[in-house]
Amino acid sequence: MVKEMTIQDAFQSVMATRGDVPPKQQRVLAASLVLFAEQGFSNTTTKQIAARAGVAEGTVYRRYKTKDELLAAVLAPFVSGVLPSLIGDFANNIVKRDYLTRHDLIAAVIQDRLHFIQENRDVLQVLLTEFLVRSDVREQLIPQVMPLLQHNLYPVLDRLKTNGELIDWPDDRIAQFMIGTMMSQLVRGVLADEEVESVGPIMIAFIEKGLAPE
Amino acid sequence: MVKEMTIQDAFQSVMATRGDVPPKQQRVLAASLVLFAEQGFSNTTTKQIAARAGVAEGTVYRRYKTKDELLAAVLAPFVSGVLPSLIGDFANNIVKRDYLTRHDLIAAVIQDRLHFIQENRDVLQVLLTEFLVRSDVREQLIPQVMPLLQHNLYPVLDRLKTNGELIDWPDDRIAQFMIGTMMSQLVRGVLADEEVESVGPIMIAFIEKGLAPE
Amino acid sequence: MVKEMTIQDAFQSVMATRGDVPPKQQRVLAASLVLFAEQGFSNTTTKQIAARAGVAEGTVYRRYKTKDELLAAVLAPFVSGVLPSLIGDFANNIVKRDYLTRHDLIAAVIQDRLHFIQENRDVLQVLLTEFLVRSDVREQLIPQVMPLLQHNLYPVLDRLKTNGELIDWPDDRIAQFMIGTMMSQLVRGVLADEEVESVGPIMIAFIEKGLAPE
Amino acid sequence: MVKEMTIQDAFQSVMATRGDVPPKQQRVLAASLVLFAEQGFSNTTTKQIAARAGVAEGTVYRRYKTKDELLAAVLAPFVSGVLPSLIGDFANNIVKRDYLTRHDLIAAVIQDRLHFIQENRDVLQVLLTEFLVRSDVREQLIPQVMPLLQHNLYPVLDRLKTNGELIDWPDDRIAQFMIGTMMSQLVRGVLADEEVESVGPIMIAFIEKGLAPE
DNA sequence: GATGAATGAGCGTTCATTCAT
DNA sequence: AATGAATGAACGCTCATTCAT
Repeated sequence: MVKEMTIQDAFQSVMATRGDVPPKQQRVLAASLVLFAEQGFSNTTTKQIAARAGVAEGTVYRRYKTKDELLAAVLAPFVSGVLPSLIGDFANNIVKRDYLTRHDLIAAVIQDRLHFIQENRDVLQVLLTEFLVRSDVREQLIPQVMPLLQHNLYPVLDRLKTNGELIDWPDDRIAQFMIGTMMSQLVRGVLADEEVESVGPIMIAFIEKGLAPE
Repeated sequence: MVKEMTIQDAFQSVMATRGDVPPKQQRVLAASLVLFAEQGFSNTTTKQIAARAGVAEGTVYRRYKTKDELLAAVLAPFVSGVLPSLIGDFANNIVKRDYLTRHDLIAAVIQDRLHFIQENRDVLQVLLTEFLVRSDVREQLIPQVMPLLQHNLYPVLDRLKTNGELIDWPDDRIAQFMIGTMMSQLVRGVLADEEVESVGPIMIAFIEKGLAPE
Repeated sequence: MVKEMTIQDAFQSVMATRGDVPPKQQRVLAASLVLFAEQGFSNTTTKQIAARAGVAEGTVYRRYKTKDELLAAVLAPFVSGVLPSLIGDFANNIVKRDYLTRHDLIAAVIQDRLHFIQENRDVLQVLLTEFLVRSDVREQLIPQVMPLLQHNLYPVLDRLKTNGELIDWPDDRIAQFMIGTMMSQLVRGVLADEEVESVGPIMIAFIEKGLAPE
Repeated sequence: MVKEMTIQDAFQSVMATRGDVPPKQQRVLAASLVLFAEQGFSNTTTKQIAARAGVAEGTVYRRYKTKDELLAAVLAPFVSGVLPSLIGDFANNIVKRDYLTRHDLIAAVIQDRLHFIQENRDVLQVLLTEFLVRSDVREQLIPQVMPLLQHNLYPVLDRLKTNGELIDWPDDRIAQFMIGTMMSQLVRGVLADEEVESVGPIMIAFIEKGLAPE
């Protein structure tokens, strides 16, 4: 059970990477994120963003030269900051354990990531939506995430398979089921907010059993 | 974008005027679907639709008074036609069986639905994307789909639970996991086309085991 | 004295090249030309053009995708149509004469061109102004005009120099003085309209004497 | 662009506050001049000016309240300082001579002015361009320059005409040809830099012969 | 005095929608 | 029914100008 969890830490360090973004620009980013999540990127106008952030429209463009850049600025810290540090952290804590059960893995993955999903529903929703619709987002995301999975998750899966702890399916399929099940929680969150605590154990049980060897 | 006419209104009028869709309008619908799936609804212009359909821009508006109505017309037959008949069919075939195993259920659901997903990837992708982004689509979809599940799927689940064939989780959670797992295949399809045949057995096994009683 | 003058003819043929430009687009072009001449390209808004042309702002963009393209559309027929056919015509009529005096040349050049300047003051003023300020206009104009001069005017000058009819200065310098003197009439026209008839003889005399051999 | 404050007003206030221009403002003026000449007034942003001058954007506005005033400040010293003193000088030196030949006049005018053109190409180019495009610049320039010509140049021309040294054309026409010929050198300079030394004698010869009596 | 972040009017441009043909 | 030129509201974005520091 990885309790040295670092979502907050990761986020902090990402924010630090951003340099000292002045407060108005922070408000622009925050407003963009909320509106993109609520209405989608294309349906959000820069006027709305400015109004929500309480700044003039020109201010939106001080740091970000285009609306597309604003989308990138909203997603980038997650894609290239939070996500990697999260997965890297996870790998460091999990991979090293000598005796790793399926339950250990699933629980670690799901538990952490559910909190992550809950706390970052907005970004993730924007990410999912634009991923489905914008090839540039796909091309930004895939080369970031795929290697992470391949280097951090797949070796662990392979070890578990060798140990008879995990069913012998292709790694990408196992990842698909894990991610898909968590994604379902994201979509469900669009309908109604839900405390993540109640879902965790059930979801862990579902995936753990689903991936047990025959 | 969303003006006075909500998608619901549009939906009504679409439903009212179906049946005798002339070929040019069919081409408009087909072009809209493809483009909406490729680029999203908001990023698609009526000019693109007209060009792809091989008609004049004005022709797009002969039957569908607004672009929103076009979206409704693309989704409507699916949401209120294909989906219900599918679930109804399923219910008729499954519910009546005296002895129903978990495998029977899952296999029936998944197998059919996977072909369904493959053949309707475009609509489903549009549906998923706009569902995440447009509240009017959500408000159109939910009251259509929820009762279907409640009346057709949930009783079956309850029967299986009673028979000890299924784990005793809330129906909506079980539905969430089933739908989520299938949805993962939809998202995966955005990355690369994949023959559905290869996934079916694995996915059935995953869900079947995941939902087995303790 | 080249009286088979073809300014009108040239313009007609250029207009024909334009295909059948619909009347509203003609009005847009005309309005653009007048406003560009009056206020300069940068100081003219598309709103002004639309208002002057009596069309909606969107109509300005039906044929010309950008304001820059509008400038090109206003200048292009002159630069690549009227000008060449004018110079070509001139060359055909002048070069062939066995015995050509300096006066014949200058009179032919100036007389025709003064009418040309008067009738096309707007375009020429735009051309001069933007030539001074926009490198893209320069790069469009120079490769069009320089070869014309080199192939049509310079040989004639050389023949006259050989015959002792013309002072032995470099061709480009002679062209500079001729063009500069005519240009002065263009600039003068900005201050006050003036009938060209009165200037012609004086200007011809000035240039003719100025270019006489020692 | 041109709001309530016309260039005239600006001009007045510029004139009133001259004398003690601090170095940063000098740099702003210099940067403005270069950029206006390179790209034209309208195509130059205050940001570019600030960057080129190495100052903050706000500093540009410390002394000059508007961009129009900056244009006025760039042109003012030239129009009301350099130009008059130049013509005045010339008049003082030329007019007093008892025996003045056409050559003396032309040579004096052209020789001096060619160096002047070369050294002030930037201002002159801005002046010419904006003269063609901005009526307020025209209205500023004309009442400054016309009297200068009328009081200093025209009497000399008249005296030469009386002496049979100069052709009997209207003074303004003679001035037009002289200025036009020099202007041609300015336009030529836009295409390629050229040492003025080589042009001088030829240009003097051209004008001198062109203006000789019959 | 100098700075540069902030402003917002207004620009060029797009595009859903209309309508004369 | 079908066309596509025309419309104009509204978009993303620019930039002259202001002002708190």
